[in-house]
Amino acid sequence: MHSISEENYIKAIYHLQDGKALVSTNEIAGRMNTKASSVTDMLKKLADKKLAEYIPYKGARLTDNGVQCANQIIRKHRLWEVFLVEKLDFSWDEVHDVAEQLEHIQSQKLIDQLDKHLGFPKKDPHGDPIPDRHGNYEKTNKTILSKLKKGDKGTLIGLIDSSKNFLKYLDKQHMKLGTSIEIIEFEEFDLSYTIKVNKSPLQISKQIADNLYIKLK
Amino acid sequence: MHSISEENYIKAIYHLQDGKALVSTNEIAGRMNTKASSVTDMLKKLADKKLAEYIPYKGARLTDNGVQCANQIIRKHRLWEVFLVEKLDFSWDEVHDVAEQLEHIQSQKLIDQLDKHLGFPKKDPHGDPIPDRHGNYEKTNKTILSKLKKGDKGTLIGLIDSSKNFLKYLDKQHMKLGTSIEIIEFEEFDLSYTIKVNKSPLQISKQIADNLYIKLK
DNA sequence: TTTAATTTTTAGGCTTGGCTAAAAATTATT
DNA sequence: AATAATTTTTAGCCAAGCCTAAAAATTAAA
Repeated sequence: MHSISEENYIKAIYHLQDGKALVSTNEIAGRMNTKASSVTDMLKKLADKKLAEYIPYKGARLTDNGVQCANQIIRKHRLWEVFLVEKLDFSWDEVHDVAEQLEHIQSQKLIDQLDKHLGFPKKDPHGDPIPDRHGNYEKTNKTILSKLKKGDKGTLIGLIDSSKNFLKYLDKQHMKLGTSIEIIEFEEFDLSYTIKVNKSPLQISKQIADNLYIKLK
Repeated sequence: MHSISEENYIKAIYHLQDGKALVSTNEIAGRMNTKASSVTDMLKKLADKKLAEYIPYKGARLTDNGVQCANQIIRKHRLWEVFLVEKLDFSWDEVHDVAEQLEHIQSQKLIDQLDKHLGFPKKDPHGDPIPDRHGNYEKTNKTILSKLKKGDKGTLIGLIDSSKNFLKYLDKQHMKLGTSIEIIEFEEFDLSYTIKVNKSPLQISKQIADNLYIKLK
């Protein structure tokens, strides 16, 4: 199997990849809080293991094998998040660090049984899809709130940023997955929105609007 | 916190200690499948951290601090075992290796909530006591089966050896924790027993009899 | 297009936790 | 008590992953 460190690099490359042809050394270093030289070392190792293609000075991308591997790690991470929230009463801003540890536990039976125990959930507590044991997951139609126009109505179904502070902000505003939202006003000047949440109006900055996924009604 | 390796050494010393004043380097190496020289290195480190007292050429013992630490690791190990059996339908011979990984996850909230989720169990699936969050656990009156005499009756409440093969043997003989047992015959020659299990007689060797804890009726 | 700035790699080191082989200490045997 | 056997420690080495600093390559700017 792969070391914890290898798994973390695979996950980082996967998340940074998103359409891009190649992910740069620096991008990976930034996301992982390591130095570029450490990344170079690891990229060579992942390339040796056929988990990534690595073009010196250009960057890296995961092979099909690497993507498959990333999906399994993400599957584990998200299933554990569901477990923590559903069974152990964690709040959605507390799950990430623990899931980050649990995702590296090696046992196929463990993860399959956990999936079953949780009722084969399709989404994690932040609205992100959970890959099945073959690495497949449901893609949902979703729009970033900041793409919506006055009068649009929808439901909050996901987040881009899932940082603790952002999640706590949402809790404070009584916003959670499934909350209904309507665009009341858009302010050209600072790109802020006034939206209706739980029947009351709320001002949100562009920064907030850029991080909310809405499913249109 | 302590590294996984440190935790594994602490656990090994704890299990080997059992009354003895000092545990030898070789004993630890044997239990951990490492070399004596590696053990020496780690004993120095644990002594530096005040987790063990180490007397060169003599052996080591855990400090109160080290014992407390061992209890917390064991607590985690045994709670995870209960989880795997009760919630994820693992059999008692499948839990050890996975619990061995899970016991190193660091999160106080995780383990306290898991404990609650499981209903604060007092025993793991092999009948071993689970320390509470302060490191205290119930000591039960128990007798090794090979100390019993003809006519004695009791209940199987624990095992000394919890190896996969032994557990599978017990499954085959339909013996599990809580099973009623009666001594029917003792054979001086090979020290074997005939016992009544689930109303039918069963021959067990000294080796088996030495590994079963019975609570007398 | 030549220089400057940035990015990436290389070279060399460090720590953790292993190892082997030799030396030292302890224990057992004669 | 002296020697032999065993146990333990020391010394030196290795791999994984990380680091810094310097060199090389790439990209941007003048």
